[in-house]
This record gives sequence, structure tokens and C-alpha cells, in this order.
Amino acid sequence: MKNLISTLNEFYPLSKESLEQLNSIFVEKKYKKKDKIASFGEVPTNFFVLKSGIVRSYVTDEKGKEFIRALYVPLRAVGAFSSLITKKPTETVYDCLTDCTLLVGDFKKYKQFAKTNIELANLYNVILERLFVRMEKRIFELSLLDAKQRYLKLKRYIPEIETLIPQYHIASYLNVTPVQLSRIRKELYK
Amino acid sequence: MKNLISTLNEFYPLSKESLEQLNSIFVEKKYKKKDKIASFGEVPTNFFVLKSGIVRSYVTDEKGKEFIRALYVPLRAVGAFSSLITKKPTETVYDCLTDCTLLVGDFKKYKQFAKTNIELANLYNVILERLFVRMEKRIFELSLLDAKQRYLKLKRYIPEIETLIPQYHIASYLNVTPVQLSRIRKELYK
DNA sequence: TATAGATGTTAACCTATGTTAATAGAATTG
DNA sequence: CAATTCTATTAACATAGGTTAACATCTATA
Repeated sequence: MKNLISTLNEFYPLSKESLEQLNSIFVEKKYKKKDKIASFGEVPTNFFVLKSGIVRSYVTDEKGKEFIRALYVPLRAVGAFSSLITKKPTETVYDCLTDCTLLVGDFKKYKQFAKTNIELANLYNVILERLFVRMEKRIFELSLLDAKQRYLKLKRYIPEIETLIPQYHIASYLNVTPVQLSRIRKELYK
Repeated sequence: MKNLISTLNEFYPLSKESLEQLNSIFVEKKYKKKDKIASFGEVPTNFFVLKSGIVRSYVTDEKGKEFIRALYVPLRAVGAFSSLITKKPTETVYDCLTDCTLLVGDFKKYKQFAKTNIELANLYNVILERLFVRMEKRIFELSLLDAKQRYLKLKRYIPEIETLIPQYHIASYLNVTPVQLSRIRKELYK
């Protein structure tokens, strides 16, 4: 329990009762590298809090090429929120880039509790707010910065990134080809 | 009152009491083309619901060049939410591209009510959820589509857009120069 | 209505990034 | 440890989109 409590209190302090309700919908679970936590075309039912490891989200084009849209580090809320919200099948896949430990939450039960438990409604607000702020930053990044600046920004955000995941995943997150990332690195470190 | 009620019930049905609380924090207000509803560097205190007209948000680079990041049409929630949430000065400016009517809401009072009124907490959830879904779509758009496809998508979203705002604003929203948009249009309509 | 400013188009040229393919070293597995 | 597969680099070439500038309309207002 300790772990769940300390993890979630990072977001929003909760009463005992709320924590008990959370307990009833969250389960801690270990995943292996490459395990999917949300698959293409499914209507997801869970959301997650990442305890350790790195998770990515990506979409796939007609030719099967993958585009990583987000990288998640510990304590971030993870999940196909757009699909949880709209109840439509997700086009975004979420999987583990390393072995991971996640808190798995039942979204429907959560929303059920949030209807009457205002602490949980407000915790959900806080999570959505954080996701929102992060997303807005990502939009600025993608539209205002060139690939070199996006690369430097990612390295500031996760300095160990290059030891954690292969370069072609980083390139995909930056929205460039591995070839272009290689050029950028050459230019930077020459 | 009718107007406020019908506008907000588009989002989430509310009890009389909640509507009264909302009434106490919302004011309907008319704005002229070019009026700002959130200015660079200020910590905003209001959020808005657009009743009529078109609002844009934009950021400015070191050289003073403007980048439109979002366009808002009637019934959308508008505001510098990232700054409202983080309480940090906004780098995004919001202004009216046409004469507009907006519901102006006091964010702090709203949050105050939402602490104890679960309907308002849940309405805020719904607003954040919608903003989130819209934002995620925008990220896919900016990173997966080329300028021509983004242009076609915008025209599907707001078919009258070309009669409402000048082409260079459209180009800015699409993240290309007016020159490039002109090329795209030539190519499409030849 | 004459003039200045705002808007859109086009051309010429430049740059960032994509595509493909060859190569080589690193990592994984039989 | 040999063979295979993965990953990163590099080169050659192609393309989308940026920059600048000239020009043509259009619009507003003095």
C-alpha cells in the first residue's frame, strides 16, 4: 500500500476514504519490455501511473511506419485518455520501451467514484490539467522548434535517454528519420 | 440568462444551484476584432466560452513573428488554460479575429466552487477532457500530415474559413508561410 | 477619388529533411 | 563463437517548404 499512497500523493493529497476507493481500482503490475498496455483498435478500460521504466505512445501510418508521439517517465499518468474519454477505439498504441512497473487503474470505476467523491473528481482534474500543460508544450515544440532544438530539449528533459532507448526511437519522437538525427548529432558533437 | 444556460448545458447538464453559482462568475461580454482576451506576460484570471465570432491563440518568436496555435469557433472553451493552471505568465496571446461575444468566467471563483460542488468539478472535467482530445488531434495533425493535408482538414473543420479571416492567418495556423499556402492552393485548384 | 497600406501571387534561389542504399560495428542467439 | 539480426553512420539524390523581392489587386480613408 505504501507505494500506491506515496505515488498518488505526489499528485493530490487524499483522505483515507479516497485512498481506500483508489485501492479498490488500482493494481500494481509488472510489464516486460515491448508489452502493450493499450493496443490499436481497442476501446481501453484502464489508465496507468508509471512507477518505473519508460513507456511510449505511437501511431502507425498506412505503410506501417511508427510515429512516437509521447514518452513517459516515472510518476507520469499514462493511458489512451482520448479513447477513454470518447469511448472510441484508440489509434494510439502504448507499449513499454523498457521493463516497467505500473499502477493499473480501472477508469470506469474511477469515474464512478468521482461522480460522488469530490476528492477523486479533483484528483482527475489535476491529472488532466498536467496532461494538458504537457500537451500544449509538445505542440509548441513540434511547431516552433527545428529538429536540433527538439533533440536538445529532450536531452534536457531525460538526460539518460540515449542509454535507455535506441536512437531510432528518439528520432521517431523528434519526428525525424534516424538518418536526420544522425546528421544532427554529427553536427553537434563535431 | 437563457443564453448562458443553453450554452453551458451543451457541455454538461447542471442543477439550478450550480447554474446560479455559474451565473455569479460568468458575464457575457462583446469584443471587437483585434481585442485581446489574454495578453503576453500576464497571469490570466479568466476563462471563456465563445458564443460568436472567431478567436485565435498565438505565440511570438524573438523576431516578433506570430505563430497561430489554435483557432476557436462558437461553443468552444477558450483561455490560457496552461497559465490558469500553472499560475505562470502566459506566453500565448488570445485575441479576436472577428467581432466576438464571449462568456467571461472568473477561474479562481470557479475552482473555489468546484472544490465543494461536484457538478462544477465534473463540468470542469468535461471541459478539460474536450480540450485534451482536441489538443491530441492537433498534435497528430502537426506531426503526421503535410501542409496540404492540414489545409484540407481545416477547410473541412471550418468550411467558411477563407471568408472569415485572411489567408496569412490561415497559413500561420497551418505552420507554413503565406507563400507556401499560395502554392498549395494553386496546386489544388489548377 | 487618389493614395497608402494590406493582401495574395509568382519566380528564383536556398535549406532542412526525406529516401534509398551501402557499410560497419554491436548485440543477440543457436 | 559463428551467424544473424539490429543499430548507427554516411553519401547521393529528391522534395517540401523557407526567404526575398517584384508585382498586382484590393481596401480603406484622408
